[in-house]
Amino acid sequence: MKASEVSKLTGLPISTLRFYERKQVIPVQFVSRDENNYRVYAKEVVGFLEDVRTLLSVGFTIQELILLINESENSYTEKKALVQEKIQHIQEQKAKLESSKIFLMDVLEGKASFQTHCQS
Amino acid sequence: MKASEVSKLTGLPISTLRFYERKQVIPVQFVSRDENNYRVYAKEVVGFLEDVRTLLSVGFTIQELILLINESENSYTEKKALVQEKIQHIQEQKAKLESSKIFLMDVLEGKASFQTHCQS
DNA sequence: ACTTGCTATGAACCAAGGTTCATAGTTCAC
DNA sequence: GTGAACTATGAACCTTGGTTCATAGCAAGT
Repeated sequence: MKASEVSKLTGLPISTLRFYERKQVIPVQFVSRDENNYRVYAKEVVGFLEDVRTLLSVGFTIQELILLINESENSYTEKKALVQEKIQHIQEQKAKLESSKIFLMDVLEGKASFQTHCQS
Repeated sequence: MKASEVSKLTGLPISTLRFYERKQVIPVQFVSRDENNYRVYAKEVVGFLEDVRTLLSVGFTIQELILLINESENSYTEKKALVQEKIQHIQEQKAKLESSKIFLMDVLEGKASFQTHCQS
């Protein structure tokens, strides 16, 4: 697959694909080069990039992703700890989202703190 | 309450309190000035800032918060729509987090896509 | 009264996550 | 075989969400 196809399938601009590659978010085995130096992407990169997108959108940083993605960087034990920590983080985020939802619903009902203040 | 107290109670640096005020994230009725031009915060600002923190941490932007917070900016109907849209967004984020969690667990088990690729 | 600490301000600075630009080689359709 | 479209590169640029700096006015204990 060439860049434009990956871009179409993932919805990510080509510039972002290159940016991620530069940042080493995309594992090297997913990108090689053809005889014209054009990038050739493995088909698996699409699903991978969807995961990257999700994780970034829920508050993970690129640096955190790299730690999870890079094989050599950490030992299995370290990585396991990291992933568990992240899963923990996700649980916390979910709890926060739940309370945010309640907060927003209160806003809607005119019950939230900054609303009550106005009614005085 | 003075700035330092709000800072202690919320964990936000004073610089951030001023930044939020400048950005109009903090409703004007929560901050006034004393005879020395020192800021005087209403006690409700603490809970409010905790909500702000939560919403920012789960992917809301300051601009989005302002739209929700500012009374005059939108009509009730518009605001209601906005809040419902945001609640919808939260549901999507929760779903994403759930799938991210599964993804991370797969990583842990050695089943995730970029792992399977390595084993070949 | 004097030192230490809190407050104020605007402007400069910073890191993250991308995007745009200038330039140049490739290739596909016609 | 020529133009429109795709690819490559490094460097510059941009936005968001803050933080730091230089300077100065209050304050509170001793």
